[in-house]
Amino acid sequence: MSSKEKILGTAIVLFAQKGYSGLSMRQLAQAVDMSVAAIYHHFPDKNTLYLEAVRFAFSDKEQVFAQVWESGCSAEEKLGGFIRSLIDVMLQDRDFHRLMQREILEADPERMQLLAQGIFKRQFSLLMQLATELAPEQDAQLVATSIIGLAKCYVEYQPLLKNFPGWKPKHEMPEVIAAHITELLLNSLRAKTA
Amino acid sequence: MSSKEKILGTAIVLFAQKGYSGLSMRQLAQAVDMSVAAIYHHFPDKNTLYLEAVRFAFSDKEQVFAQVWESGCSAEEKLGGFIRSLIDVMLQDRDFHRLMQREILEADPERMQLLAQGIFKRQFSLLMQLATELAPEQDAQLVATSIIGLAKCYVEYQPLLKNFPGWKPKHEMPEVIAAHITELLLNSLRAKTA
DNA sequence: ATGGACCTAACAAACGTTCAGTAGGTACAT
DNA sequence: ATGTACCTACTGAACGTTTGTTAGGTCCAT
Repeated sequence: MSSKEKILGTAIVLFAQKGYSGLSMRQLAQAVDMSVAAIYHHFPDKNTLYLEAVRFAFSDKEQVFAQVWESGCSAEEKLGGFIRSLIDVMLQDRDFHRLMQREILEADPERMQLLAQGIFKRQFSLLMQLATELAPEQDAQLVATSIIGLAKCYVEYQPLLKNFPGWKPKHEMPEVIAAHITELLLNSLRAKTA
Repeated sequence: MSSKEKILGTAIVLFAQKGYSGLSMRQLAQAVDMSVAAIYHHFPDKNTLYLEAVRFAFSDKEQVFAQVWESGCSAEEKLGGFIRSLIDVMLQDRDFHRLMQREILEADPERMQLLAQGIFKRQFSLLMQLATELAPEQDAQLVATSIIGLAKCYVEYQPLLKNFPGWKPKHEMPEVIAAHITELLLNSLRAKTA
């Protein structure tokens, strides 16, 4: 692993934990056991480093979903597979999830465009295509957004849900969450097309 | 409006925009047109100020939903009303929404408990009750979470969705979003009980 | 004359960034 | 083979600015 990759990998974890302004270059330097100037040798400034870290975090997620799309399953099975993969990725790589959350929270228009066009567009298009297949008469973007929103909220609210009445340990199991969401969606989409 | 309330109100907006470490005491002082020391006269330190601001932001939201619950509508109409109110609150008071998002992102266990027990518990319980009424055989917490997650994601992803294919201006209209979510949920819940 | 509300000015620490310099390697002309 | 030139990767020390916080004093209503 090169120094640059080491810096980026550590930056992902620490930016996800502390946020952009919460992480100082000195803290990062200490974490990768280098001098501050060494980091500035690889990256022109903090902002560029952050952007590259975000891009780096996203770079290996693309192929996780490839096998779902390329499988010979039915549309309904593909939906189940996609939801399950999405939840698995977010639960396993929480730094990725938190970094993504932070990016969306910041909502900088320029970065939103970069995020949408450069990173998520392909997956979102495929999901919209699937939505059209399942429910041709509904608005594909609305349906696709609902799918992602449903999956994401369970990961996001997990620390909060523990404290509500009605909480059960199985609510943290990816297969239970995925099954609930998939059923909810298929029930609805089927009802509409029938 | 007292100085203390003025500080808190401004702090909500700026903490929501910039995050805890992104907002300095000097910036806040300038925004409320006071000296830094004046803020320290009212609050012992930055952390306490932040906590009080969060609490202050949540204090007036409780009653927005009261009229939904107290209306004589059917369960299905109540669901529609709740979803519409939720989206309206989040779209109108974006600072409240962003501050809430930040709190959940931070996911400090102690603060999560405070948030759940002290602020959201009542609304969540009423929503679970409604879920049970609509779909008795389903897990109420899962359904309630799906309802909130669905509503929230549309507000959250708005800056991102603009950049995706298939976006239409009407996707930002609260009544369109609310209608889509309500229909999605009712379709599904009805299909199950039928 | 007492006390709450507020000020200016300063503190040490931490901040992002830069700069001059060095160790180690490669390439090339002599 | 050897000196020179140039490269990347890195260091230590410093730049000026901003940070959270506080001490000491002023104003004004009670």
